[in-house]
Amino acid sequence: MKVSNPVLSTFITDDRGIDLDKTFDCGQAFRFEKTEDGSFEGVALGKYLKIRQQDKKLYFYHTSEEDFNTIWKAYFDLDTDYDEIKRNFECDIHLELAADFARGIRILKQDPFEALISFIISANNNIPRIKKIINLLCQSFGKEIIVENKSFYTFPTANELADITIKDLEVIRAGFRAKYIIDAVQNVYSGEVNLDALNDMDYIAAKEELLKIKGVGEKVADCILLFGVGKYEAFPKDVWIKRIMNTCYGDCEHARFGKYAGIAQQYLFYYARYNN
DNA sequence: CCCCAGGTCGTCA
DNA sequence: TGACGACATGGG
Repeated sequence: MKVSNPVLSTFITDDRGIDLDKTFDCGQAFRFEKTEDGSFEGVALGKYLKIRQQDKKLYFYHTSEEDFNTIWKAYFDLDTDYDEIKRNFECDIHLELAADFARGIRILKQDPFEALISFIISANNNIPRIKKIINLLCQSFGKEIIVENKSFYTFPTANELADITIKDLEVIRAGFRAKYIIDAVQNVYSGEVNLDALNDMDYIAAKEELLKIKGVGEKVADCILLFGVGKYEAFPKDVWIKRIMNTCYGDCEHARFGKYAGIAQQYLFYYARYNN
């Protein structure tokens, strides 16, 4: 199945302080790859995008101003003032250090279903293999987009995955996570879990909803809420964060980070991974 | 053949 | 509740 190549034009805008390298390299998204010329390309929200950062500007290739306004501006969270948020973190010495180090990272607002499946796959797994499995999933069940003679694939929707079986999933080599993917697809497809409704629910209720799905625990639910729903208060506690919280704060109390705890988490995570 | 990887599940006290 | 092993797979 193929979809046509989108309008070929370049859109340029102010970078608003984003750091593209850090944003794509901090483990929140798995489907953009850096190319030889230093740009990133990939597929998100059903659309192909090539993007490059230079001289405080963002260059969007193979897209249109309309797509920028309706899709990419929100995806890259460009209307949020991260320096303003960062000021909330100055009271904490560890966090202030991490925030400076990780400055420019933005929380991508990804497709909720893609986040759901991706972070189910992330459980007890390493990032290179997470990417490999997700790519296989997209190649096997997504729609092909051809750009400059290269093939890219959309992330399959719950609808497109509705009929797959454990057997069908063997090709993606997801291991014990395959059954969780099936359960997630069924829950979303049947409407038992309504991902689109999460945005309007409060954090607690939204999390409870996600925890209905097998393979979704505390940490994965928080990743989905942070990266797929835009709930900044979600605070995923992975092994890196637990390590930091234990050494710097005594226990896992993160309430002190407030309603932007998730952004603090991302700074700490990036900082921890690169200084260890 | 060992250990580990952005955890979660099922089980047993 | 809280601890603990199992879990698929691939890389080091």
